[in-house]
Amino acid sequence: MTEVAKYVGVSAMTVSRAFRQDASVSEETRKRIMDAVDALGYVLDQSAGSLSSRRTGFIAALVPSINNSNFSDTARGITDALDNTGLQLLLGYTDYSTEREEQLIESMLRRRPEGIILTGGSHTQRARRMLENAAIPVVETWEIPERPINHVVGFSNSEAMSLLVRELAGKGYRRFGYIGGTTARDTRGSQRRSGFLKTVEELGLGVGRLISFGVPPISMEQGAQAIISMLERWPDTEVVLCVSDLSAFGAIMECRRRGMRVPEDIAIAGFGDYEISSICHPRITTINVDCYGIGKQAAARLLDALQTGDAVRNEITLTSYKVVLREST
Amino acid sequence: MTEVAKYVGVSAMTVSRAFRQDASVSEETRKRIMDAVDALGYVLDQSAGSLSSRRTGFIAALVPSINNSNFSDTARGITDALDNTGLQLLLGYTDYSTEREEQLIESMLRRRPEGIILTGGSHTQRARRMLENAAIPVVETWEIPERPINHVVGFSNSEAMSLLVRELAGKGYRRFGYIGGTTARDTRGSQRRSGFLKTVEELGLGVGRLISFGVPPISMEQGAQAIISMLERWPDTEVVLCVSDLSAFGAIMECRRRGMRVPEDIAIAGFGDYEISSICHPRITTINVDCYGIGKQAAARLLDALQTGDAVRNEITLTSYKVVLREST
DNA sequence: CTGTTAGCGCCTTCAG
DNA sequence: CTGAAGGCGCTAACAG
Repeated sequence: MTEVAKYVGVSAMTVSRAFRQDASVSEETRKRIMDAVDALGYVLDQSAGSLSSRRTGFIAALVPSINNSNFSDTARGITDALDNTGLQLLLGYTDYSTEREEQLIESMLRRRPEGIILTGGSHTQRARRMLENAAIPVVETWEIPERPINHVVGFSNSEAMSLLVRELAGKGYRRFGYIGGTTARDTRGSQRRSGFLKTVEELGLGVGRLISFGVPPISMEQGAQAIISMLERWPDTEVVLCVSDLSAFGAIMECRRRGMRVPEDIAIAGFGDYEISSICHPRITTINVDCYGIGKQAAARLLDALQTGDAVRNEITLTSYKVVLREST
Repeated sequence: MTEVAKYVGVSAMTVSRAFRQDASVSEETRKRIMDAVDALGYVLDQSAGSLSSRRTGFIAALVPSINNSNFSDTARGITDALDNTGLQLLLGYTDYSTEREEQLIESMLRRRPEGIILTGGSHTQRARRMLENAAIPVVETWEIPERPINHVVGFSNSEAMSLLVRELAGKGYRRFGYIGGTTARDTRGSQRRSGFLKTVEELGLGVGRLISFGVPPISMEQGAQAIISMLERWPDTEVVLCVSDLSAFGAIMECRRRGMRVPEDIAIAGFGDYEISSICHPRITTINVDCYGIGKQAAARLLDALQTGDAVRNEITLTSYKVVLREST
């Protein structure tokens, strides 16, 4: 920057000001400076700037998996909301592990983000402590934690699944099955499962039939495997709900490959309303979740908090979800 | 940090050293420092550190779209390769726009990344200049640019598509169609298309039948729309190649919905070997690309360059691809 | 509108 | 193995 300043014959401070839109620099000086910047190929050093201004311009966000389009939609919602705010997203994926989340939180906090967006409400003790110490707004997303850290933007996975069960029971289905991953690591999956079990029981439909198939991230292939187990163990199952559309898709394709008709021989539903579910044949009944909106609103809550100096704490923003009945049930 | 130093009764410098594994600090002192760090909930400020050490610990990577599993696999390859190197990924998505890429490159360079990974070889003039000025290793991926900036990790999209055409011609198909997006923004798509056209002509199969359907990112839905146009315009088409598996999937599902048999009535193939293609029914013929490996190797090239002080320049690393023949053709 | 001074929090370098 | 001095490149705060 000193170089640019010398080149133009002004002080470094004036060059610094020329880069800020709100700063008072005469148009002529700014033009001369910008020409010099161009000629010298100078690029502002933000790490030095943020040390001085105490504003890094970073927002950190952690998602379980970047290969899952639900979460990448949320990430896109965040980046879109951050557009033109001068804030940049520092993205990490936890791989559904709270230990990895803890590590990531630490390495993120070293960059001094101005706010942080997390997925879910399960964190290690140390992660919680670090977040509290950081004294930055925190937004937990995608579920309603029992003990929120700060802001929450999400919905009840359990109630959403419950709603789907009720809708399908209303269509006359009675023998319900559920396909999901091992729940220890995936709290949202576990909430969906408990919503399923509770509602099946409440409706007097007997005991829900459960097939678990390994740790998240859940794949289409695992859905295919799981439906095989389901049919072996409980051949008279009428409808199977899956923890996500991806496993539902795998299950449906496997059924068709075996010559079964969906939904005539077995009905199958998913969760998440991935693009695939509205395209594949048969189209998949699912719960539409506002993934993009979760990201957008989480970022908006963060921006609010940054502007107001975090006056509004512990606000819970509920995002919408709805049952989408399609051909697969 | 001063606070921790006071708390323990050592100098700030010793605290700083305690954080580095290679630094010489007595085990006892380090333990006392780390206990204090824990008690005070202190987290190292890396932005200050990097200003001083001239090492930010950032690697920047730009991908066209984060919602596309091919590219998110590449991103995962990069993060995995960066694991335990102390380097952190700064990820951005260009939305297939070189203008947006230019903006992103600038905002990334302000963070002083130690290296940068790009997708493709098309960049604005100014982007190229900024990259050259930055004097950091650059890796272009996913294709073989005509005029590489520095390192390249990719493959010829044109030759890969050509290979697929030859394989299918070998199976007896003659009337070839192609479904892709408008090519202006997507250079890989455009290379695939030209590989298709060239090869169909070389094999004496007449003129390839082209349907274009809007700007990337290409969706499953667009694939479904495109196959309708294809069948209206050239009803006797025998086999349709698609710019990606996603559009191929949409096309196949649309055909099945219309009661057409795939591949008996029409054969359809994709590109990219997304998970969906090995799961859906019928399974989709495609080109398997080593997406994850592209990311992993790109990061490896960068790490090499950083270690050797960038001795090896302009190295081209070819990544593998292979035709995967499945039920859809 | 522009310049000067000081310092952000850490690490490099040099001493001890 | 530990400490002290100085500075990384920028911007806040104040002055003019």
